Amino acid sequence: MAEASPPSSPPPDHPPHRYTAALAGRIETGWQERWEREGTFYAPNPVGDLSEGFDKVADLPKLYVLDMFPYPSGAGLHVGHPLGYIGTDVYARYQRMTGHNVIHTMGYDAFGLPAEQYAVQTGQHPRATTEANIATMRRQLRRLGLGHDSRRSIATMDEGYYRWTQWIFLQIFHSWYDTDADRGRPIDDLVAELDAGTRQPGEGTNPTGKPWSELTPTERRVVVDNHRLAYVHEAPVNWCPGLGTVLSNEEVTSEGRSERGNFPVFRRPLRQWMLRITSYAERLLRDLDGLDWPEPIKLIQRNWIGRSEGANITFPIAGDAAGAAGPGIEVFTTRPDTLFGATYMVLAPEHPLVDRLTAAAWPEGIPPRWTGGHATPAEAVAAYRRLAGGRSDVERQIESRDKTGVFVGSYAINPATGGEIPVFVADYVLMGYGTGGIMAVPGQDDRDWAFAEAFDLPIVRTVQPPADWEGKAYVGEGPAINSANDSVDLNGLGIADAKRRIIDWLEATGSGTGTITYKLRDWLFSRQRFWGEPFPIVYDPDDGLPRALPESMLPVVLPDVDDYSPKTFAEDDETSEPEPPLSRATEWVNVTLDLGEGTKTYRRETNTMPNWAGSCWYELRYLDPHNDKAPVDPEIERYWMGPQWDADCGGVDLYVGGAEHAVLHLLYARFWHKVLYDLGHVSSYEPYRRLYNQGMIQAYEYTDRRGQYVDAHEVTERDGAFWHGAEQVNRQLGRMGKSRKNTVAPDEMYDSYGADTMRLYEMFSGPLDQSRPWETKAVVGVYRLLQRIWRNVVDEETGKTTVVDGDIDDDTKRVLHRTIAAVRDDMEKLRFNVPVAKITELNNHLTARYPEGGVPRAVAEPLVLLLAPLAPHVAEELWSRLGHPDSLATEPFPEADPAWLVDETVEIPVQFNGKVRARVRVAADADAEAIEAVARADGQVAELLAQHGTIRRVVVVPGRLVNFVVG
RNA sequence: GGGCGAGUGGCGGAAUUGGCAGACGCGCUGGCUUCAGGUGCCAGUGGCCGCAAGGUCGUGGGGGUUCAAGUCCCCCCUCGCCCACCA
Repeated sequence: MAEASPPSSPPPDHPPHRYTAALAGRIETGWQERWEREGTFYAPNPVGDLSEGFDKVADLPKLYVLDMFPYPSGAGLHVGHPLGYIGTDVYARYQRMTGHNVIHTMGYDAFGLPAEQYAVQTGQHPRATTEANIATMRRQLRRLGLGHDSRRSIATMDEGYYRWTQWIFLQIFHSWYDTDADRGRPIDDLVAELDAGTRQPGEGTNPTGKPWSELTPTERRVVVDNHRLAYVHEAPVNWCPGLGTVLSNEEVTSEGRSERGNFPVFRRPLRQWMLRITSYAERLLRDLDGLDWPEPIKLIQRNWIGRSEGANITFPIAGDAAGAAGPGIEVFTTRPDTLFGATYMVLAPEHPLVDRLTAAAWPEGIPPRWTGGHATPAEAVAAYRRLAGGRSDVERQIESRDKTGVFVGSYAINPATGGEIPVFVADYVLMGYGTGGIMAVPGQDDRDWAFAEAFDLPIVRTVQPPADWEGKAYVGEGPAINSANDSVDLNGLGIADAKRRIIDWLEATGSGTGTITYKLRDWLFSRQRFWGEPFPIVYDPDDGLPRALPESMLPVVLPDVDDYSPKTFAEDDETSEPEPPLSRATEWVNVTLDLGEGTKTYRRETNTMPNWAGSCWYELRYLDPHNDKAPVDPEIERYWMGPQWDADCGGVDLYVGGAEHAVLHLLYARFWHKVLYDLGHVSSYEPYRRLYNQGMIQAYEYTDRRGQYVDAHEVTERDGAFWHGAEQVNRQLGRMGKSRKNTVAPDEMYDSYGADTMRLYEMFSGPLDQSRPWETKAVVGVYRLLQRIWRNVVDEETGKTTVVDGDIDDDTKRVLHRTIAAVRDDMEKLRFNVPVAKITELNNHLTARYPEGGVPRAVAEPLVLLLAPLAPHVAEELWSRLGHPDSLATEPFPEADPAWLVDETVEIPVQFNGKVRARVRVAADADAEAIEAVARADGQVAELLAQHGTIRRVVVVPGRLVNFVVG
């Protein structure tokens, strides 16, 4: 019996030094270790613990490159996640090679609901699972070869980090907004001015109405608390019983459900922490102009802030109710010029004046429609409020065309006409905007028109509509009509002039003032969750008012608890009350302290901060991550983020992330930064000078007949159809995700091709700001490119370089310098797909020009350097094999010699009537006359000219083309 | 309903900003290498007519400006995102 041949792997059928995935893997891990060992990407600070080596870069311009940091999810990364990180790494590496001191690192947005929900299910501490997730992501990202300064990494859940998040909260708490100075100031300044009598309490901040000097200490505390930029407020909030927490407006969808979990959300009054972002509305809006951000994102923020100019106008109340309603009904309008056409008023159902204006009985002779069929106004109003309150936002949207409401039984007086106009309650007016009440001008407003038609209300046009305009409101431009009384006449004026004149009149007569209103609301800042930053706040047992803990007591560390969940309720249980998990940690909650008012047992705030808190300032902490005296040393902040030129807002030089953060994170972070600026902690007044939105990597997802997802890895393509086993399946493009069974892990790419290939593929597949589908089968294209570049530099048999010394021909020089110019240009513009193509062309040229190898060093070395930002590991390896002992990370990027960017002669098309009919070769710098002469001298052209006869015109664009207009 | 953005080969995408449409890559076809598959290498590849040279059509559709339009202007269609009774 013959001996069985031993199982053996077949001999490698490729040369020993071919650039394979295995070799790429060895090169990549080797260089990653070396970069880490040598601190290649350590960016020196001007001062402090990270300042070593600063003298070597002190003369270089600085550059701060920042990524939106990830939430460390348990699912790990898929190939779609790092698109932006690769882009910023390419850019940062390129800028380092063009002589910048580049800071670039990565942190983790570690607090958040998924870790908490996982903790609720498994009982594992969210810190443990989050740490494990961070470790996984670090490993996956490290394998990509990102040139980060690892010393600067932070996680928002680190005590050394959130200590400063709490510190910043205290800064906000200890501040108020001085509208005269138009900036935030320390609260102590306010107290001093109130004590000195140089300032009176702001409107609505002093419930007693007594002078400051006569207030008790507790009353004074209330007044001061009412000025703070962080304040506790009982107000209607978005209560989500299904999640057991309240949500900010931004976290509620237009369907009135939670963005996370899609549970119903109810408006109900609760005491919650609020941040006074509305004080900064004007500056948040104005400063957008100076930012280098995508216009659509700026527009979204502008719309979100929602500035409207107009007037607040007070309508006195007529008759019996006059005294009850104080000065009257104050409304906001953007069209004060239409005041003469205000024929009725509408209050939101929640408006506080509704009760006081609800008459005892219906006035005589009103249309039956106004009463809603009820015997008294009180009944009608109560019934309508029940109806309006019970309608979800979805229902309100669906029914938005049909205007509903009831008359409250009282009349107001139009200050311009002196006429009595009825007051209605209707839910098409929202309590949350303006004053919660409107003057209705059906002639100039579609909604008011619809309501007026439904309720038989008079319609007075105050702007002349076009000739055939009938049966609808006119909102366009036109001369004012029907708009005059004894003391003011708007007739004939355009809208803008009419507005100006009526506002002057309103202010002169004391009926109103020109005002500006914003859609932006104050930021609801507390959550009933465990896994977030605790507030550095306790409540006084005597007055129940909040007290800030002193800085020395920071951080306030999360206690250990048995149960991480907030109490949740049936998702439609509106009457439930929030019960945060921290409230059950009684030993932590009750704390005995001396805060300067004697030793007392205080009760801690049991809410935690929302997830956005940690991401509001992380760009500052990267700069000085170990500082235990301040969130960031001011000198270090000034170096990396300070203004660079006149009127520069400062901030990071490039911030890359997804467009989904257009309002939430990007608005909150700007707000915090401005507070820190006002208080003198930072020199920049915007955090992110330049913003860039990377696109998404999409993926094909496959569904079977029942609509179930099938594993994309198991789908095959035959004859233009897609098959999962024997079943034909449907293909569509969507986002990559575990639940869609279409994720591709970066590890698969590392194993099959290496990290450089993956980086190159992601950069090559399209412009960074564009979404594009992932196609694993297309990855091989850039893999081949790296193999071919490798082969042009290294002998696949020996592993030694084949590059030779000596000069290169002019043709190669021109290709090289053109490539350099193009690559530089596109790198600056963050367009990385074209550089890959240009490098391919250069390499293809070398392959054709030197088929037997022996590429001259004078072109091989620039080629390697051009490749370095995109595929850094293989570039480092080639650089090293070319005889350079040091990393190329700070090697000067090749520069294009303008002399080689122009050809001596160029071939240009000769067109007849715009169609190319011939080509001629002319000197590159030939003028129009010379080119035309050359063209006419060309045999083929001469023949065509003879055929066509008359030449009507000759257009010559030097260096481009000749166009004969004939016939 | 309003606002913003985008439509280029079978696919991802280029096009010096008004000047030769389709760079570069995937895929596909053919060839070389190989026992074979794969890898690697070479060549071809927008549609239509043609053996070819060449011709002709062609950047979502229609119209316009221009010597010249993927690019500028007007109308329409489709898709994506944002906002949505904001006074």
